[in-house]
Amino acid sequence: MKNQRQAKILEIISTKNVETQEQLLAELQEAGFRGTQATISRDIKEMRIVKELTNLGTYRYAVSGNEQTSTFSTRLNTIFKECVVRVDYAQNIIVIHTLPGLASAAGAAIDAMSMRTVVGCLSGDDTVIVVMRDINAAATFCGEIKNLLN
Amino acid sequence: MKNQRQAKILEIISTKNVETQEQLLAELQEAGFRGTQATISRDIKEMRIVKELTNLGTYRYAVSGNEQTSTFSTRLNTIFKECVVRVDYAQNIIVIHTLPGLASAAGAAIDAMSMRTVVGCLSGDDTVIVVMRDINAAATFCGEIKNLLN
DNA sequence: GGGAATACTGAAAATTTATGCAAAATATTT
DNA sequence: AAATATTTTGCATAAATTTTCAGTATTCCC
Repeated sequence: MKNQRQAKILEIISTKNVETQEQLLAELQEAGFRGTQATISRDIKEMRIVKELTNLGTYRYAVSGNEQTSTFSTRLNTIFKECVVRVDYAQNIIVIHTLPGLASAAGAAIDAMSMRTVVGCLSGDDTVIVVMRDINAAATFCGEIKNLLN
Repeated sequence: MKNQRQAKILEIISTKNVETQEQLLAELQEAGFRGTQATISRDIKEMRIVKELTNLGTYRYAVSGNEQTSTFSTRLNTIFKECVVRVDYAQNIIVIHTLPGLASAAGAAIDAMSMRTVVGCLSGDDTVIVVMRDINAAATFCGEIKNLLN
């Protein structure tokens, strides 16, 4: 439950501008999770999410961009594992299948890894398309992901 | 005064583990500055400093490592304000009119904001089309842009 | 210099976030 | 399965942060 919730949190904050924990809570409840602000505060701490200032002068929660803290933290790692169902690749494209609704979470986790070989990724509902720099990189990364999963 | 204080803040948080604004205030006063916690809150916001989790499980203030918070994008932000002429939206599409030839600049600035609710944007000569995730996001972001322009 | 606009600040209120503690849920061991 | 340990959570509240409002200082422009 906790992992799913945190995966959802990842998805929410990477697709919406969330200014407060109460707001995040509301979104979570909308998605069918239950919980309280206290739990979210703990999740945020555990996931190393930070509250940053946008260029519009508003605050928003975001995955930490600091090298020190974003080295694909074990937590993101766990979440990633939880929601990925299957991985494969062709040419320089990796396709990741996830549990329904959690593709964005997986995508956010991949972004947070900030791999140099990843050109970018696009998340749908249960599928993430990852564009790699070349075929080699795709093979390698796909292997690493599979490795991670078992 | 403000600049000096903020410079000192930078120095302090990069040499000590500061967990709260009160603590930072104490350090500042030690260094001969005067002020209140409210002022520090404003400084922190302005400087885009974030509160992150250390590996020890404690919190600490740190300079943001996120790309969209760099001074470069702050500059883009300024440019953005200067080249936008008019903003409006319909459904989930925002249309931004700019001074002739400056649409790409505005588009780049929007990209640099990396707003979660922005799916993508396309710039012509004096017009930018911004595709938002949904109607609500369009209304909100459009309002925020107008707000920014004053 | 004088007046208007702008930026800065403190005090207090309002909001937001973190946490101690006990209970509930989950996992582990026997 | 029962007993025990561990993790997770809610509640209440403490702690921390943001913001409003009002006042002061500063800058700008004539």
